[in-house]
Amino acid sequence: MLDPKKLRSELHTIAEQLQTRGYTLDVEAIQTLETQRKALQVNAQNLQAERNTRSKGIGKAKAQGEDIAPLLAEVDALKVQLEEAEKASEAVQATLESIFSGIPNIPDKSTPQGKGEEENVEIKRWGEPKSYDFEVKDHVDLTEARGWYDNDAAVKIASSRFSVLKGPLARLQRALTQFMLDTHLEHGYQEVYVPYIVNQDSLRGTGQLPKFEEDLYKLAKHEEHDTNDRDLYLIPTAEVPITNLVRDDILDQADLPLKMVGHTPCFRSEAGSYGRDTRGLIRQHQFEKVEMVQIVHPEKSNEALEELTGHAEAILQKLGLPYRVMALCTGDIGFSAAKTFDLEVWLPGQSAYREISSCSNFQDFQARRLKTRYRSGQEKPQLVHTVNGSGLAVGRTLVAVLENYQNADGTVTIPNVLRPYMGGGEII
RNA sequence: GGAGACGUGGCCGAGAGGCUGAAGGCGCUCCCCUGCUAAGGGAGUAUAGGGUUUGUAGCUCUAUCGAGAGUUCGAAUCUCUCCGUCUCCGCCA
Repeated sequence: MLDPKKLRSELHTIAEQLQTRGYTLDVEAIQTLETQRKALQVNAQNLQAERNTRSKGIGKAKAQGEDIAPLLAEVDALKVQLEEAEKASEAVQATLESIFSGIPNIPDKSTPQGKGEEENVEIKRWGEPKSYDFEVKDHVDLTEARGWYDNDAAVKIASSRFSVLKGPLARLQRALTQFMLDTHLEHGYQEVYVPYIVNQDSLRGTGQLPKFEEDLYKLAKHEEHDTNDRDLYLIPTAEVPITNLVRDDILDQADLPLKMVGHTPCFRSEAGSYGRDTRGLIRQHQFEKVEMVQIVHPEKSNEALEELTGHAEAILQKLGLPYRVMALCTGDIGFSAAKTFDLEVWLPGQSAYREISSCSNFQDFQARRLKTRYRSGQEKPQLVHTVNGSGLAVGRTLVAVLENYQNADGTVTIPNVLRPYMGGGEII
């Protein structure tokens, strides 16, 4: 969420900035509501103040044994008035709140301008896509014939867009996960294990709610449970539980930056992507991901983003996978992000670079919702900045390793760094 | 799952309808005192929102005692719902 104070005082500037990402802010509607809010809120607070002083008066009068009946009668009328005023004030504030929470983050100055995906800027390329003297297969062809990838089984036990991995393939995925986590420990992250199911407050904190509920898997409630029971959701990314570790916290400035890494499955309904990437492991309802999160001082967030992106790149480099770094343009960055780098890995099976990591600086957009602040000494608490990124999407990395390291005979060479995790095996 | 107890500021802990944004203690900050150390004395020490304002300064109002709703002129205090913690029993990786 954006700063409401800033929204009020710099409404037109913000509207312009948001326009760069293709979001049109209804300036007039907000101004009208703001005027109302101000009047109603002041009115309600004045009545509250009145009520408070009078009630205290009654208390004193009573303590001195005076007759309080006339005082009570006086306050009686006030009560109705106050209730109406509070209701009106709360209603406008709720309306504004719901508008505000639907407004995306303002792009960072360094985010390139552009309308959509096509205008993202390639800022770096690492590694050369290998040329093969045989016809390359994609990851499905490489693994299905050997009985390691079983889409039919996944459909049978769940539905489409799930997968069953077996044997060396399953192990390779685990090896990748371990390798990534171990590497990020060397990068100075603290490993965390977190719930895969989260409540609404957590999803609001990181910005998935209220706007993107359809992307999430929501858990059905038990009928016998009360309707007030909290709604729970499967996590779409470890970003949610990990970042929410610091929700409502006031951190000591000396403890910043906080660097955490965790591995979780991720669950996405993939609503609205019915025809896309239906083959293989690229787009699944359930996939493994290693996620890095940094909680940083506001002046250091862009620096932290560079560093964290570098940590994600390190994985690709150690695996020897060719990739490029894209700076997403204003029209393509996510709702909560101010700046995003995507890492795209080369997939020989598709002859294309495909997203394998997304690293973003959210500045104080998430922190405001999370109420995550830091304090130095006796100073007032300030909002932190949050930065996170995949390091990496394990399923897609698995695809990349299979396709880039395939041999003419259909076997796959294991990258050096993974061999310790594969019992020393060099080839599968 | 059953029975009971409980949830107050950074921490401990009082408070049981009004004078309580909250006693007291610990911790922390600043000042004083003091050969050093230890001890002692004094002051301060929640967060958020609004109004005023060029201002994150000052002044002022409001809200917050796990969360929400209710009763009341007035709620930390009474009622209800939820969340959580602890103890005993049951079950379980």
